[in-house]
Amino acid sequence: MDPLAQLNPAQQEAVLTGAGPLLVLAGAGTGKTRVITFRIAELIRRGTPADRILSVTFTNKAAREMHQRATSLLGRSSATQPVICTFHALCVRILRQEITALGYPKHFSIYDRGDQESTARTTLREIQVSDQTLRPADLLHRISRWKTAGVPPERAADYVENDQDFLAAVAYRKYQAALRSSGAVDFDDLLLVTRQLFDEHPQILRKYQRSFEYIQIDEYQDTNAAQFYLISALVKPHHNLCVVGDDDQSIYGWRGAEVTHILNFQKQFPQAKVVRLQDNYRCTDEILQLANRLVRHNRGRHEKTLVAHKHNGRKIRFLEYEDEHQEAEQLVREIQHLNTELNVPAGHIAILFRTNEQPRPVEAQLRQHNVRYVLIGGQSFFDRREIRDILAYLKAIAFPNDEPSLLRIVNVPARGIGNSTMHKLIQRSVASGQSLWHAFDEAASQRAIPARAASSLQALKQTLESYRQRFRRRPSALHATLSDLISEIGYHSEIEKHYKSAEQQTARKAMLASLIDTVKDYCTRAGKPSLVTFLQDTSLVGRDDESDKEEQLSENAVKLMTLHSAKGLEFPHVYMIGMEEGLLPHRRSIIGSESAIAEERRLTYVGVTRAMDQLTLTRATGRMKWGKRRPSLPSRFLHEMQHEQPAVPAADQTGDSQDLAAHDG
DNA sequence: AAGGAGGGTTTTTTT
DNA sequence: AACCCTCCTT
Repeated sequence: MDPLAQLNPAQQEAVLTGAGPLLVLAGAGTGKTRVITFRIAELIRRGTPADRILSVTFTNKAAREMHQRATSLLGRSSATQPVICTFHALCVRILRQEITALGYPKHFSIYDRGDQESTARTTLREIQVSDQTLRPADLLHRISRWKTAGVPPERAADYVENDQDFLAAVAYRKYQAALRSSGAVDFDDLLLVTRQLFDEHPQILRKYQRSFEYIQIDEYQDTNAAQFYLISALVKPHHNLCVVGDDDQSIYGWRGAEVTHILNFQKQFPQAKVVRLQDNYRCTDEILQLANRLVRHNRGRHEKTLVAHKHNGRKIRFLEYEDEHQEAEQLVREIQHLNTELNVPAGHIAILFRTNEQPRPVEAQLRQHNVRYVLIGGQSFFDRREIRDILAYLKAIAFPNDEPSLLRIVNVPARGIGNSTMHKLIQRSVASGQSLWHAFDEAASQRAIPARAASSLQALKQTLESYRQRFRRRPSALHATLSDLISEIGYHSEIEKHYKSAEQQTARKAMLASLIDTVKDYCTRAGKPSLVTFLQDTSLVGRDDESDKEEQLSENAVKLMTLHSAKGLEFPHVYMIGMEEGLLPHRRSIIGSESAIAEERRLTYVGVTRAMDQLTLTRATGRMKWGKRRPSLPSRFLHEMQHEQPAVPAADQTGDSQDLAAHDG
């Protein structure tokens, strides 16, 4: 049987379109992942080598899933694998090969959020800005905006609007210099450095242009300027670019995503073919109507008419409770009922929320009632103190210039190296433009630091150096070396000192054991394991690495996640909790512009359209905030989705698409 | 330098 | 309520 027969005409059209630019406007639940995977298979069937097809997804999870689907569709027939990854992973893939062309060390480290914050803090201290005037997080936010918009440190001063911006512009320069001198890149740099590589080395760009014959991008509405630039460069010779997205689901404006890319695709590629997927197979008619009524309140969007294929669904419910505890209690009671009385598997249920503090009371209830659940994202494995400490050791070993990691571990466990010593060394290192270790050698020979601290630092330096060798010598047994390292630095006693209860201690030690397991897994899986590669992969995949384990484990567990991480998923039963002003829309968006509210509205739209059969929206009339109970009002979106939109002047309806570009995250 | 007490602040969303 | 930072004592 022809597998294409499973698809509707619009889907088939998208799949069968060959060369040239293609825009697929895919509403929620219209099977876009399916279309992309079928397209990959079709291109291969027509003779394109699999590894010449690049598909970019938005999350690692989506990449994994798409990869699975594609390989099951292809069967054993193909010798090579299609390339399916995120933008960031694509850049790392390229930079691992080419970064030395830009004068970076071959083994560059990738700064995660913690490293970024630590560098930001040092930077601010250096230019003597207290972190009350400009908090590290605010600085990083501004830097990220500049970076994604393609503004280099030298030019940031031109984009200054207030005092904080001014300070940030100064700090940006220092921050970038610090990264540069440690041979490190942050997340945004991965894209920018790749862009720089393409700009300055046309022959490298040509190489990658040739290596990818077809490029597909999922969630195109969420691409930022840097990603857009990379893709434009890569497809220049052939324009074999297929983008798939939905402007109504653009929820990353705050991170530099620009809807204009999807809205202007036809301007950029006038010969582009456009296919609309409007048959929704996911939601019931009722749910879809609710979603449509809501999103129609936004201006300047592509009007779409999603057609539901499921009818006579369950009634949508709007529930109200006294506070978040009531909300959680009733929610869990109902889940138990669904579970035990109605035989609904736990895995069919999702609880969605706006902020990461919201699931706390729900988690407590779920645990109390022994309901299996997984919290997706949020505080997890790689955020644990022990894990971060040990990873910092590994990074300090793999990347001798990685300052944030060194600063983190230098006195953990305590070994007599105090703040004043480190301050002195940092100052010296900044003044001389040399690394911290270099500053230490100098200071030690001048006897400028206390003898005890000096000898401890010397010992640490030797330990790190010797493990650097050991890791290098036995790349296939990284886990064994890691285990040695943990005992050598005495981390177990550090845990015993820190946590009093035996329960805590075993739990924390178990963390270490599972980190060793993770490394072991990596060693067996990776073709050519190395500490550097492990660390680079880890910082990319980060917290969602656990999902391998979790995925099997969670087959049948209630899923808790933010609205943002719910994008692209679907569940038979969806609960959206905390439908209140201040939470959804979030208070920060209410202070902001109209476009910020519009993004919150799209976020709500995303949430509503996750539901296949049963949708429940709950709210509390009051909520604890900073230790006090505060009353909260129903979300404006609840009203909007239940009532037809009052007549809107025609001008508003057609609103210039530029409106949407004016996000200000 | 280490550890503990007290005070002030905070979380929007993430690759 | 929880966390982080700073200051204070040892």
